[in-house]
Amino acid sequence: MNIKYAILGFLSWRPLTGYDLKKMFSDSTFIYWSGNNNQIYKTLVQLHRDELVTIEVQHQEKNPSRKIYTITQKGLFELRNWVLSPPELPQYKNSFLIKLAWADQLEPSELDTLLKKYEYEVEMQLLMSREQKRRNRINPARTEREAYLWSTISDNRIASFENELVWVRKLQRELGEK
Amino acid sequence: MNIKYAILGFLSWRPLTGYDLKKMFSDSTFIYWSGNNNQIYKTLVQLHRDELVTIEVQHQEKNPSRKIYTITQKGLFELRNWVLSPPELPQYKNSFLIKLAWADQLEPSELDTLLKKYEYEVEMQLLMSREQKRRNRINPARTEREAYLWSTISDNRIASFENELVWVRKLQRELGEK
DNA sequence: GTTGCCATGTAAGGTGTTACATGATTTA
DNA sequence: TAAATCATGTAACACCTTACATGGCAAC
Repeated sequence: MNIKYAILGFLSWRPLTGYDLKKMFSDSTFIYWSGNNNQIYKTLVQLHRDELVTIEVQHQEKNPSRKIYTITQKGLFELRNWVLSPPELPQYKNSFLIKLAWADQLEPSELDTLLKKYEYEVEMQLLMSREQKRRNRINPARTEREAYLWSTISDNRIASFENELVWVRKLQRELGEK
Repeated sequence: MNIKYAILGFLSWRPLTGYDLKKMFSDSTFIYWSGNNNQIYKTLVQLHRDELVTIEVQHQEKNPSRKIYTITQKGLFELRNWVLSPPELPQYKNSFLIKLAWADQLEPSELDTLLKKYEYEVEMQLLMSREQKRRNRINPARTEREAYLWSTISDNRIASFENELVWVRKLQRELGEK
């Protein structure tokens, strides 16, 4: 359950509302997220139940009331423990590979078109990732080391897409030679 | 729903039972799979309902009856259409990146330990991927092109882990320099 | 005698996505 | 006048994992 810790992480910077968190998730690239708030509000209820956050309700005149969530000592402790817990391996889910596995039924031109489409999609994502790093919308940078860590997280995404691009181009080249 | 098409793909080679499919999934690296059969049997029921496969029950003396699934023309058509449908981007889910994002609270030695553990895990996966490619347990190779495609699928996994390893080693080196 | 193979499945729960619902204010 | 912003949430469903359940036979 990663969203739980991502929320605790953001709250470790400062108190936030569900709506704030929603924006932070959509602004951050490294947290894969559908764009919906369902999970956020649900998780916040759960975090409150587990006493990892406190809630303060702030009434407003012009806008709906806001629920401001603040992380507790227990929450900070839980976050730290999670960060120190054994790292898991990345999950590379790529349905394109499954397509390729049964792509020998295609004509050479059809396969070529498929590969070109994939190459294009990956290229676009790479450009987007680079642009997002440049814009650098969310960056805590409370210390030099933290700024460096966040920069490296962006680099990881960029490197993954670059790697994928190299792979698909090699595939195209080698298929062309046959 | 990838498992559906992976099943159709395997059935496009030859008729198989749920149990056969289970083994093929656990032998194949490129289809991320929990190791459980729940989804397989469920999906087979669905495929039969949609007339993409037919069932033949074979009674046996010494072992339980087997349900042999054969792909239909409709199933082959569905598979081909899916292969030709627009490719999706890979999903890089990596909870380690989320840990890193809030790792500035750690002591240098704690962070170093964390990175070393991650490096080790990735290294092991890389070795396993290479070994699995070498063993080459499932390989249709009905044509030279198909053999090449399957080889490339293995390479994709290997390249991803190599790429991750380069990334984490650079991170360690640069943190050490600070 | 325990493990693994053959072969089928069910139950429950976690995780994530899509879509729906409300309603005032501000901006283009 | 349409859209975006602020701000909360619910309902339904899709997908995936963990664990449970049965039972004979063969191999070590």
